[in-house]
Amino acid sequence: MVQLAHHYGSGPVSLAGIAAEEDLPRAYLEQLVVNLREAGLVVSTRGAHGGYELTRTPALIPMSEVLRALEGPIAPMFCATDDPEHAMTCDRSSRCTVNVLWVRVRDAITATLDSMSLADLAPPRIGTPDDPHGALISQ
Amino acid sequence: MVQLAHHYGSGPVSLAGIAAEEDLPRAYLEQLVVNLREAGLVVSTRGAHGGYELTRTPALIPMSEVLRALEGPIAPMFCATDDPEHAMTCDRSSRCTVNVLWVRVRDAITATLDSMSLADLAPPRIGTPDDPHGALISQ
DNA sequence: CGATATCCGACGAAATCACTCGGATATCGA
DNA sequence: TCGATATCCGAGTGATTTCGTCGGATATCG
Repeated sequence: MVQLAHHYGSGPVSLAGIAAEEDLPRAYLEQLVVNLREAGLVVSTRGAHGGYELTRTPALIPMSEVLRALEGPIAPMFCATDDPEHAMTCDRSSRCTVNVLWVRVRDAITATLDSMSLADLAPPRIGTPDDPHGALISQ
Repeated sequence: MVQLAHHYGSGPVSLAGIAAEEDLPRAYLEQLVVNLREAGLVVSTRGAHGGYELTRTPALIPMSEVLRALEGPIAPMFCATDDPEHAMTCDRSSRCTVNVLWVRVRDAITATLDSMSLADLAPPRIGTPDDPHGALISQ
């Protein structure tokens, strides 16, 4: 995502290119990007000179959204999940007093994740003054 | 630890008792308590009528300490660990811009964990007015 | 002495993580 | 039209971690 942010506005970037830049296996990135696409963070164009690009400018992509796409709902414990759809209450919930702790931890995590955007992690590269979004500053 | 907090001040509690109250295997608790003892949160007395008890009143036991004892250093990522001893810097650290995010997440977690004590999770049981620590309120 | 405990080390099943592999499908440039 | 370049898709794998189990040694109390 940091790589995609760097190339934002310059057309699609292939996974092969990102794999080379980040020294990660291309086949693995392929798997990850499925989730990003389904989350609407990324669009793909198939065929030669295809690849992926962000659907929004990096400053408008909170890291909470990226993490949820890649790692699932934010939940330090299964009984304190972010996602109301998959909310779980364990069989211990009646006597359990620890849940409040996990909820507070979760809220602290989501708050910091909400407070940072992809732009915060993708500093404008020096030597590329043609980047139209390098000057964007989030929050 | 919540169970030990409940019984704080009334002598040692056996793992068999806690296992019954929490519906957890005793042999498993045995394994966990080793770490608590090594962290100095708990002392043991061997033999009949032995067991474990907290070394401090629950209000003076921050949950950060409990979690560190049970789960190791607080680190949402291996490159953002709590423990200066085991600080790791990955081979990607030169180009990696994501580390700051994990550090902020970690700090948010430790802050909330520091702000809660064991007493916050072990509400005084009603019907036990002889509990000398029921009135203690942390933070 | 025997019941009740903690101590200790090793072992095991299941889930998750970080991948790999093989191939089908779409698109572009020549 | 053809071939190179990409994404798409489903299945499988090896290492590690998590949540336990098991067997037995040691200490203490009544």
